[in-house]
Amino acid sequence: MRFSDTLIPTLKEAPAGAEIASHVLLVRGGFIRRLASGSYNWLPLGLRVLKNIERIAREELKRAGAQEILMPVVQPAELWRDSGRWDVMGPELLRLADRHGREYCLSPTQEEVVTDLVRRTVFSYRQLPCNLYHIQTKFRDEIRPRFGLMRAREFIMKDGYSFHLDEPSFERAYAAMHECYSRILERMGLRFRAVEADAGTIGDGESHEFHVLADSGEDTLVYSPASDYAANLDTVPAPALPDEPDAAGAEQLAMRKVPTPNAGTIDAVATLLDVPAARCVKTLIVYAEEGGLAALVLRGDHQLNEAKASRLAGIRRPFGFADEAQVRAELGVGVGSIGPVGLGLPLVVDGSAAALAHFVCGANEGGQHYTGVRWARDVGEVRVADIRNAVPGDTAPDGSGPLAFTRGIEVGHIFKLGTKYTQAMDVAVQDADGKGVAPLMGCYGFGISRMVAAVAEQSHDDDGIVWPPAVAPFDVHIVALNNIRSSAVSRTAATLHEALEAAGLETLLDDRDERPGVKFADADLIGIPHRVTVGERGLKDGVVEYRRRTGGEVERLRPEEIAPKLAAMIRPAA
RNA sequence: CGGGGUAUGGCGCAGUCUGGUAGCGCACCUGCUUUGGGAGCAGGGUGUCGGGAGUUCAAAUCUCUCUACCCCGACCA
Repeated sequence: MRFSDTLIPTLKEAPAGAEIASHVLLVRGGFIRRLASGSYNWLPLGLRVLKNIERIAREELKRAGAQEILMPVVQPAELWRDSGRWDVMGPELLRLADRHGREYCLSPTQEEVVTDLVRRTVFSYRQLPCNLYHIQTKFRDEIRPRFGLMRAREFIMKDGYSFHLDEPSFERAYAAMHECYSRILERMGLRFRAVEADAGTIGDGESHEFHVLADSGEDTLVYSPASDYAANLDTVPAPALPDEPDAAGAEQLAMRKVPTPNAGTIDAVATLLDVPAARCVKTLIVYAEEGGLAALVLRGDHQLNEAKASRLAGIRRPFGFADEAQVRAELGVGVGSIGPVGLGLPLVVDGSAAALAHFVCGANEGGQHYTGVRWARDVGEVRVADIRNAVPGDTAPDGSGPLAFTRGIEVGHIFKLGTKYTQAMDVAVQDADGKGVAPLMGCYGFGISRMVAAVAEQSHDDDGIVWPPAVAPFDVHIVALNNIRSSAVSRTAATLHEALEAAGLETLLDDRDERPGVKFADADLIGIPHRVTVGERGLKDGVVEYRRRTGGEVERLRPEEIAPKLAAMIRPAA
C-alpha cells in the first residue's frame, strides 16, 4: 500500500488529555481518532492491527473447538428481565426505546441472548457440548472512560459461551479456553499472566483473568515467585499477622486517653505518639445493610480490600464508605478520631488488627486517641475476618513463600457460571433418561480492541510503537528517500514494493513528498517491524538498507535480495 | 455521582487576574532554495474565542447558566 494513498494522519505533538503511552502513540501514529468520550474511529492502520488480533483469536478459538456466530447489538429488554439483570445492571446498561415505546438495550455482553438462542435450538444432550462465540461491538456506559482504547464505552470484544451436560465436559471446555487465551497472547509475543479472579456480578463460581503485564495496568497482580500461585489482589487471602512483641509489655498497660490535636490520619497519630503505624488501628465507617452504618477495623499500615468487604454478611452491596457528614451526625465525631472502643456500631476486625496485644485508636472524641487499648478488656468480643489487601512479603496462600506484586491490563476473563443463567431462563435439555436438565455454562471474554492498547503499552519506546510481528499493521515499511526527485529511488522502491507484495508480505511504501527526517520519524512512530530504506546514497553502491524496528545492525543488501530474504524470515512456512 | 481542572484556527498553546475588538508554534496553500533523522526564506488562507443569557459605550476577558472534554475514586474486556 502506498502511504500517499492512505489516511495516516500522524501528529508531532501528543493530543491534549492523553496520559498513557498507548493512547498518545496510537493517536499520534494515526491509528485511531476520538469521536466522543470513550469512542474511537479506527483508521486504516489501527484497523489492520485490530483485524490481525481478531484473526489470531479466530484461529485459536477454532482450535479450541468454538464456533463463530454473530448476535445483535440491540437487544430486547424482556430477555434481560428474564435473567433478572434488567434491574441489577444499573446505569452501565444503555437503554433505549423504539418508535412503539418497546424497550431495548445496547449489548454490554450476551449471556441473555445466547442462552435464549440455546434454549430455542438445543433440546437434546446429544447436541452438547456447545461452544459459541462472536466478535462484536459492545457498549458499556462506563462511569469514567479513560486511557483511550483501554477503557472505552464502545469497544470490540470476543465473547464466548459454552454449554454442558456435566461437570467433566464443562471442565474440559474451561481448560481449553484457558489454553486458548494463553496461546493467543503467546502468539502476540506478550508477557502476560493468568490469575485467579473475583467473578464480580457476572457469575458466582471460579474465574480467571488474563493480564498483559504493564506498569500502567489498572489491576494489581499478586504472585508467588516460588510456585504457580497468581491472583488478582482483590481475591488474595491475607494472613492474620501475629503482633510483634514490644518493650511496653502488654500486661501492665492501662488504656489511657491522650490528646492528639490535628492528628486525623494514621501517619500523623503515629508520628505524634511515636508508635509504629502497625500498632495503630484505623476504623472505617461503611454502609451496612438496611441503611445503617458499620465499622471495619484494620491495622494502620494495612489497606482495606473492598472486594472482600463487600462479601461480608451485613455489609451493603454495592460497598460504599459512609458519607462524612452522616458519620459526624450519627457518631458525633469526625472520621479522623473514630475507634472501636464503645463505638456502638457492628464491628468487623481484620485478623492482623485483632492480633495486636495492645494498640492506639481514636477515642471517638475530637482530637483524642487512646493508647494501650486491648481487645478483650476494652472492646469485648469482636467479629474477625480477613478484610485487608495482601502486601508484598505476606506468605502466599499455598504456603510457597512471600508474595510479589506486579501490574496488569486485563484483556481476558473466563468464568464458571454453573446454571445461574440456564436456570433463570428455563433452559432444559433432555438427558439420556429423557429428563430435562439445566446445562452448565461458562463464559469467556476477550477484549479485542483493548488488546491493541495493551500491546502498544507493553511494546513501545520513546520514538513510537514497536509492534510484535504477529499484529503489526504491515510486515515491511519501505522508506523511499527523495523519491520525488530521484527516479532511481522511486523506481527501485516501486519494484521492491511489488516484489515484497508478490512474496506475500504486507508492505507500506512511503512515497510521500516529504523530507527524509519526516519519513524516518513517522516510520519509528508507526512501528512496522521491518524497514527498508531506499536512497540515492545506497543506490550508488547498488544497495538498499534493511533494519528492524527493534534496533540492531543496518544491513546493506542488493534490492533483489530483499524480498526473498524477508519472505524467508517473516513467513518461513510459506 | 463526589472531588479537581480545561474549553481560543486542523493540532498544541498564550492572551482572561487588570474589559478596548485576537496572537504564537506546528500543520495547510503558492514560489524559490534545500534534501539520509521532524529544512530555510518570502507570500497567503484559516477563528460564531464551547453554547445561551446578562452587565457595559465596549466582553475571549466580568456575572449567571448550560454543554463537552480531561484527571482522582467506585465499575469492567
